[in-house]
Amino acid sequence: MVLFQITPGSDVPLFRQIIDQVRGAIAQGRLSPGDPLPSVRGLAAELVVNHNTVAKAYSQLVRDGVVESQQGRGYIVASRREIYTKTERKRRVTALVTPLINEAITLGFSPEEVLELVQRELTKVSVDSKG
Amino acid sequence: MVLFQITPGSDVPLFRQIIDQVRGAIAQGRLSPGDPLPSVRGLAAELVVNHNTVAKAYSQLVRDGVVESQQGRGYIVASRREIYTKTERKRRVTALVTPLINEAITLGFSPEEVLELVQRELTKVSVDSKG
Amino acid sequence: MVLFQITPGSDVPLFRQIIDQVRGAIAQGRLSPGDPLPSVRGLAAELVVNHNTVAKAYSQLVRDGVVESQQGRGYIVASRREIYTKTERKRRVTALVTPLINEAITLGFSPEEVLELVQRELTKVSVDSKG
Amino acid sequence: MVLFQITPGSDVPLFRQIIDQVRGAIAQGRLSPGDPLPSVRGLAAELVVNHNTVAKAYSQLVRDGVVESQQGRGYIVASRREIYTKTERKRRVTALVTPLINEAITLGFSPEEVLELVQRELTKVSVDSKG
DNA sequence: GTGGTCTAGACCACG
DNA sequence: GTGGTCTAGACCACG
Repeated sequence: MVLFQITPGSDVPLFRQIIDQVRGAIAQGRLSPGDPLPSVRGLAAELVVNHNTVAKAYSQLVRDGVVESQQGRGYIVASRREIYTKTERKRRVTALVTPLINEAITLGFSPEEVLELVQRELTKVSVDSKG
Repeated sequence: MVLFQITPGSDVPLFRQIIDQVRGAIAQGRLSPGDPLPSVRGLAAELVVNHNTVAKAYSQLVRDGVVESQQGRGYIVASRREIYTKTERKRRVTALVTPLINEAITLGFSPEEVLELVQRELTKVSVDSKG
Repeated sequence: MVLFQITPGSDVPLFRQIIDQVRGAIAQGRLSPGDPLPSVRGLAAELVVNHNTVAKAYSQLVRDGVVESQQGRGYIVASRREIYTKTERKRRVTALVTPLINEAITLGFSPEEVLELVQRELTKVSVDSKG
Repeated sequence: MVLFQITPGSDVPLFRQIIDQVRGAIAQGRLSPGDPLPSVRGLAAELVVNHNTVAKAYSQLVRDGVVESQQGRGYIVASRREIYTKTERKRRVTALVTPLINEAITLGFSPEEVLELVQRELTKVSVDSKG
């Protein structure tokens, strides 16, 4: 099974797609705290992207406390620790929720349909990941 | 009351913030079909941005069928009509849902908490704004 | 062979002429899905217009699903997908048909002649470009 | 029966809509050579537009040989006389046909569908108008 | 080297 | 007074 998949044709930057894939893998429980991430160069080769792009993605994940650098021995999934305050975390999520709702409603979806869409996507999430 | 607010320092482009503000005002029923939008130059002055930036935001909203241009008399909120196929509308919304969930879960929120956050934001939506 | 040609003196805006040229090249099969478009700055230099003008044309084509942006690697012709409802697509075409007919008839053309003119132009369309 | 109808909310300028309506009335035989047009001020009042707007439309129609000014006694539909060469008339119509086809084809219509749409609109045209 | 965003400012069209 | 288009030029993001 392939762990990460990117779409080079998308308008989402490659490094952000990689970040998203790592977050997604953790959210879905395919990666757990302590698990090693693919090496920077290995993943770069596999995805056929520049290794700087992978490095950039990993370093942002480190900055956000999602993964940890094991100096010289690669990266692992961080044990969950909250580096952001509750307020900050809520702010970050709300910053994504609001535009989603505004777009959906003005596209003609009803509130119920929006909720349904979110719910359906949430079923893909592993319950274990929230540990 | 101020209708639109933007954050100049944000990584979200100014014109996109304006688009979101307009969509939000409509979704929340603060603006209804037929209501005039602030004039391009007037809003530009108020937000302290270039008029081209406001013009860009407005013209994208026109292309999405959300507002209408009234030659020489400015812009108004369009009456609701669906111009995109169901597939396209779903594609657009899903593109916003997935990263939201990945971010939220890896920040430590449970699926239930995510749903709650979405639900709370949805209560701000006007009943009139939908279909 | 020159791919795109514009008429600077025309009353049709430059960015709209560029849009039409791209659409024409696709309709006639001179550009196929996956083919790269000229770079924004390159085309701007060739047509002796500002790069913003080309960027505006390209971004509207993206919004119409006709071309795609490939981050850092420029634009390509999109594979065909329909994003607009049948109603919207008809509305757009009809908006162009009516004035054409009124102009043609009052210029002295008979309905048959108008049809002939349209038919002749349609022979330039590539069979591959449809459906 | 109302002779002319305009849509103030459209993005087509009012004076151009009036031109189009007059041309349409002639094309459909509701107005014939020698028939008087509504007075500038009368039509302005009826359409609730500035009389300068109507005057501008009429003067462009005069320039194109479609109507004639009867100094002080208003305007009448001109007897058909060709003020443009065959080449020029073809150039004008083709300038409208090409973008129509390019738009239609890249929106996903087949050449046959385009032809059909044009044909359907042409059925509204009176045969007498081509005299 | 690719595109994306933004500003400052001009000039024009419409009404 | 309203918006539409365009240029010149800057600065940044991505790879």
